[in-house]
Amino acid sequence: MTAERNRASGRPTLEEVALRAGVGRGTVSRVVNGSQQVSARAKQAVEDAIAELGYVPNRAARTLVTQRTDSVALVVFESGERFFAEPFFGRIVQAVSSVLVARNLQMVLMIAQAPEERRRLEGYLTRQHVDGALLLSLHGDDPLPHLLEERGVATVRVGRPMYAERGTFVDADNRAGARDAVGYLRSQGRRCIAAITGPLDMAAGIARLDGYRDVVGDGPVAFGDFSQDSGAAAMYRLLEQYPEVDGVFAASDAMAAGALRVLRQYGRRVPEDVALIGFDDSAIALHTEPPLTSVDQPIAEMGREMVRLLLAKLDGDDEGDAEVVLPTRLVIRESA
Amino acid sequence: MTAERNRASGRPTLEEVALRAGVGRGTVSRVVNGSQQVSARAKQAVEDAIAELGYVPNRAARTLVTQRTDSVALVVFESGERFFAEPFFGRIVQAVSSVLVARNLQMVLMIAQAPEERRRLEGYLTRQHVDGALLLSLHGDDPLPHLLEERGVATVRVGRPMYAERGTFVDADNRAGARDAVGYLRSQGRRCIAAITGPLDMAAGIARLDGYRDVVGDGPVAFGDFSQDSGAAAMYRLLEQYPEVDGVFAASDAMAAGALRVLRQYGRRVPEDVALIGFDDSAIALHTEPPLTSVDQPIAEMGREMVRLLLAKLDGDDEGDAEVVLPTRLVIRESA
DNA sequence: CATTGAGATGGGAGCGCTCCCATGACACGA
DNA sequence: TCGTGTCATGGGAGCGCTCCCATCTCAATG
Repeated sequence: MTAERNRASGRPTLEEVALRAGVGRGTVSRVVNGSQQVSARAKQAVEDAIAELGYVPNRAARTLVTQRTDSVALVVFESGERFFAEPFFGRIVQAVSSVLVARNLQMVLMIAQAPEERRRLEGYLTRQHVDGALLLSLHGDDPLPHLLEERGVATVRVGRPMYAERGTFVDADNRAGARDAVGYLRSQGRRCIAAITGPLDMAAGIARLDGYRDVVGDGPVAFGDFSQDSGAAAMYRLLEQYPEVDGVFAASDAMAAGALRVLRQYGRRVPEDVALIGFDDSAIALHTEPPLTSVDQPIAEMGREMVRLLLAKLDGDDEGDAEVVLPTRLVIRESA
Repeated sequence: MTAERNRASGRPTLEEVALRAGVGRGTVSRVVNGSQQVSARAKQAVEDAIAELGYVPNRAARTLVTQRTDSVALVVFESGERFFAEPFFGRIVQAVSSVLVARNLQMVLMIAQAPEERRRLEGYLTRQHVDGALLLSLHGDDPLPHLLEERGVATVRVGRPMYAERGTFVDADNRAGARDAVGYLRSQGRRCIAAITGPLDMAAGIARLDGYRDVVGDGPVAFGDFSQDSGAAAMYRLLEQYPEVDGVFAASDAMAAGALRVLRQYGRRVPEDVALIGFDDSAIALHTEPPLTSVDQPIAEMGREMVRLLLAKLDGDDEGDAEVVLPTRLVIRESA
């Protein structure tokens, strides 16, 4: 039965390649998938046929039988607005995406925070659609990673799980980074050093606050949520309560930028009157006036590590719950 | 490791639903796909069975037979850095993605500018992988839309094709928007109004310059590329050449923000000495000091329109080459 | 009561692929 | 010479779905 008539797509199939190469379907499949069990001659013939016909394997057919989708979700638990406003995400996405592309895996980007989006997302994240998921910006004690693992979807997250949960993760050493920054402020002779924190339902927010406390103990603290506006509001509160403040550690560059605006409004010079340090070493840090001293996270490397760990899980090289914590680096500019 | 490939997913199949509902496979398929040719009783039974079993259709199987992937590419011809830096893209992505999600279509985001990424992208964009593509930020006379249409991949772009090419597109009325902005500057009594243009290999860049020229004719112009830095550089050049400038129309908010920085450096007060208007009405416009007067593009609506046009094409409601041009709106704040 | 037609229904065929088993070819040692 | 083991190979089976056609049901008509 030569099924050569009703091919709507016009693309050549495995079968046609086999015919052309004068071998069987199995052999072509073996060549395409890089099996060793093929004679050099057959391999050559198949490769020629593939080149001549311009054959590309049909992904749907392959997925149907292997139950593998060759695609990976990148899930961000933030509003779309926030996702695009915070440089951290952009950099992670780029890093992850470039590794994924190189491995011929498709990246499905999902941004979801609202309850209804969240529900849709949970419905979508099955073996049916993705092999694994990279989880960004998890809040609190989110049960999703657990749920996914139970469903057979491999997960890797950014940030150490907050409670007793387990799970593979990649993180920057936020606590040490914060410690370095605050230590630097102190070494520059600052006496009253305040912190503007990130959200405390996130591991990164807590760790950066811990790092601050490691150095100055119970100093003045105002709470933010990583966003620029929250940084401005926090700075405002700090100035009201602690007018003597002469050093500020903000847990994100965006918040530092917000703080900077408020400081200027209040006539405080940076760094003369108040020294200011941000976190992330993002583009924002370069574009403020003055440019921000900031803690650099190795974001590209974090992205690469995440994918590496995920692929290891997918390949079944089960290392259990792997943890990778990468060092940060203080980048000194003019704001402190 | 157990190699229990078959039925690893554990998910119910069409066949099982049919069994449960006491009907045939065909009937279940009809219900799932919303066919009218089903009796109310059968429909009810099938729906119950689906609910009980938690059945979800297998996408790969469906794709295999229908040759439809139910996924749509959103392609951005910019560097990743630029993509995340410019608010326009974020807003479009959100709009497009929400419509797509509602229609149960998957969005594949592709950011590609480098030649090698470009090549990979061309290889990927086939009927094999996507049903259609939304094209953003096309430069010059890019042949890609043509190529894709030939391959049977439907396309809709943002921005009027630049040369004789045809193609379905959605656009804001950039020229009128620019005209309004510059007209407003003039109506405020500004005498020497300059323009900072976008890239002139893009339709939007040209149209905004045209709108400027409609009002002031052959006034002072400096060229940018929509980015903040290019705006700063352009402003710098303008001040050198035309120190008497008292109004500036920048073709993007990012460039306006850059210009603002330079104006401040040069001791020019905004808006007292120089009135400044941006374009996009993005978040940037709100966060500068003073907030920017800016031209609002109906981005969400553009996103929605793009998807609508694409779906119409996919459904074969061939309207030929549809064009949708949406009005802009001048949002007056403090910078002018 | 027979006939007709419209609509509902079941299920075979087949989408393109991978998995796996039976087969064949060949070399080597007894 | 005949096993015996090794390895390349072909092709059947089947993944879960849609398409389509043959069949069935039943009310309305002559």
